[in-house]
Amino acid sequence: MRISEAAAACGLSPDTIRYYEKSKMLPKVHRTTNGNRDFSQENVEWLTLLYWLRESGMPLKEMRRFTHLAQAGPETIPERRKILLDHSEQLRRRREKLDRCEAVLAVKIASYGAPDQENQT
Amino acid sequence: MRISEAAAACGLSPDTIRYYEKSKMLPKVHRTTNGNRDFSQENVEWLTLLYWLRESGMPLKEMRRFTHLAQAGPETIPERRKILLDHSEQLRRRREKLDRCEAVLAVKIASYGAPDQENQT
DNA sequence: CCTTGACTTGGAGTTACTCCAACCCGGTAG
DNA sequence: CTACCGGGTTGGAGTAACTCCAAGTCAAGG
Repeated sequence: MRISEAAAACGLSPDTIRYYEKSKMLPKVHRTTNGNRDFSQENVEWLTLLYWLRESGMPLKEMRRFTHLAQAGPETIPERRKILLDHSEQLRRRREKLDRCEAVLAVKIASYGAPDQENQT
Repeated sequence: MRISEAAAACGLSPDTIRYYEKSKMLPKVHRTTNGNRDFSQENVEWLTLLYWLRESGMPLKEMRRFTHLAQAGPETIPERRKILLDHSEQLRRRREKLDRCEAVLAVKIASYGAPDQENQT
């Protein structure tokens, strides 16, 4: 599978995939004779997981740690689970922040008055 | 009011306040005789609004536009309201993304098996 | 008078990309 | 056979939004 296809399949851009490889977050990816990357189905699944971790705001540093654990074998599963659980907690907090922002924004919008009528502050 | 106090009051860091000033997102801030910034209550209120806009993920570019409109006078209120309404819509979308991330993450965590027991993938 | 603590500026460093120039390689069209 | 196209490759520069730091100034306290 070429990089553009892998990109379409996992949700990351080709540039980002190359960047993740440079950043040691991928296992060795096979190359064709002319030097092009050739992604396996397994590779694509890993990229998809990375896509979701990143999408959910995990910093690359943490993703790198997660990657190294995953490469170390199944005995690191408890640690990996912990990372994901902690990360879930982060998401919960981000949601709370989002709620607060929405509330503040609503107040500000209200202070500008009702739609299409000129009034107030 | 000194920069550290203003920072404490609005939620931004002193460095960020200076950066926002450089980036033309503050009106001219008064200086004391020795050159230190001296923030008014009005300044702090504006900084607080900037804090919330930024916190909710508005890019500086957009904040700059909003700032310029605000400085132009009350006739720009409809446009400013539009910016905030559009931004609310962004927040709604971010929330949806957050929901999807949480779901994916939950599936992955579940795939590692129940807490404190070693099993599965 | 010296130190402490808060401020000042300009500039370098950081994160996570994103874009670009310059190049190679395989396949078709003329 | 050569010309060109659409992929791929690398290294490196650019971006956003800070964040940190060095080097300097200034006012107040002991």
